[in-house]
Amino acid sequence: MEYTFQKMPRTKLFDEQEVLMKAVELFWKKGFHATSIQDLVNALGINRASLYDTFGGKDQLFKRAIEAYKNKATIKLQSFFDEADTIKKGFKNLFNSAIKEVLNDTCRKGCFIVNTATELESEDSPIHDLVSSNMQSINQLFIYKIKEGIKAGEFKPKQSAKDIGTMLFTLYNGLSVVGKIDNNPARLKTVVKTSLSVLDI
Amino acid sequence: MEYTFQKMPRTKLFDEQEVLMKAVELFWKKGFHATSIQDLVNALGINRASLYDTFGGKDQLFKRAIEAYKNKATIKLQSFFDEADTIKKGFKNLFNSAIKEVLNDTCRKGCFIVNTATELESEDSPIHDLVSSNMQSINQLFIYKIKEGIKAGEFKPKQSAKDIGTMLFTLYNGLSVVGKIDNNPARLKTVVKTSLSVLDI
DNA sequence: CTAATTTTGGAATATACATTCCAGAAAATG
DNA sequence: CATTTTCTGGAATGTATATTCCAAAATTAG
Repeated sequence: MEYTFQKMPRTKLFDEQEVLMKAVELFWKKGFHATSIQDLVNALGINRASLYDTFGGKDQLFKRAIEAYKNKATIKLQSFFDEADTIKKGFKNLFNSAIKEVLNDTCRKGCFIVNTATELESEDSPIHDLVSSNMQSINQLFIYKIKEGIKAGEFKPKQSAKDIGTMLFTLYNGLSVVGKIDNNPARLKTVVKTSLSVLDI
Repeated sequence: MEYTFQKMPRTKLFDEQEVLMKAVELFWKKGFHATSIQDLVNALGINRASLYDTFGGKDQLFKRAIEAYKNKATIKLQSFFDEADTIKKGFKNLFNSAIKEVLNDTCRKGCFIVNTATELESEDSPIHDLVSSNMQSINQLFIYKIKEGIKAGEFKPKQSAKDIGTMLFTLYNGLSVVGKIDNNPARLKTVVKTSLSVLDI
């Protein structure tokens, strides 16, 4: 509100972003169809009316939840490479963090994007573009990082950067699925080790 | 019916297995929560009452659908190795078939087990054991085949058969996810090629 | 044909669901 | 305190849902 013609109203009591992250958690844990508005009302800590006023409805709230998750995940993803002194270590940290996350979490949520892709994805789905573009950009990031590593002379793989990057991306998605079932941390960690061995000269 | 004390009744008009496979298709395409009894009645071609009489209800029908899929998939999986003269070719055929299936299918169903794992899997889920045991046995099959290949002198990987097998299994799951979004057959095929390169001496 | 049993269509039931709406309480400004 | 607006709880609405039930039609053996 820029102008105040009249007396000022009551201000919003809840932090929209904070509430949105609670929605992310719930949708992530239960999926779209299994999450009811009542579930959301209970979990978000705001009133049903506020939910509709602020977010519009279940579909729109879900879309915003996906976007919020995507933004948070992208920043985190980048940080693994920024904090590592080599590309390979960056991938290692990224993958190990993904494993740690999926294993430490008691409800085994996996990856929100992967869950959404398998639950809702189809050509005519309203969230197709959202999920698709998200996955494409992560894939591109993987490829870009491999290229960086090759340029820096860190590794000289037999396959192209595109092929290696896409393979690691596919594996990254596989980890989210396997991690939901397999609670053996050691096994998942060796998967990462084995995969990254393709980078060794 | 072994004995007939009285006049024989009307016999079942539909093939239970045939109807079950239709249920597999629908659950596979839409997932558990998004499939309603009405959807099933429409798709299976049998009456609502017959559905309940024969299969018990939605939950039990879903379990039987998973089992039916699992049996069919396991047989198919084995056949790829039986029909190939080397283990590596067996994996190649298996992976390429998975890609072909996911790409040829207009509705992009992916893998029924993977979809179920991401939609319903949690410790307390009634289908946990069903999904979990299914994935473990496929993982074990992968490991066993790698061992066979090593014994036959087909390849001498630096990592253990267990590690390689589990990595390929993880990748296999990843393909089901990526295939739902990515409609570039060439890209998926190079993923397979790149992955199997870890088997090269 | 008659008896036995399944299938069928649809009614009936009860529950869950998404969404809208309203009146009163709460908060903040003037 | 008065006004404005948001929040709250819950009622209200209409639709979708899973499941049960029944009576009539269909089928098959004797």
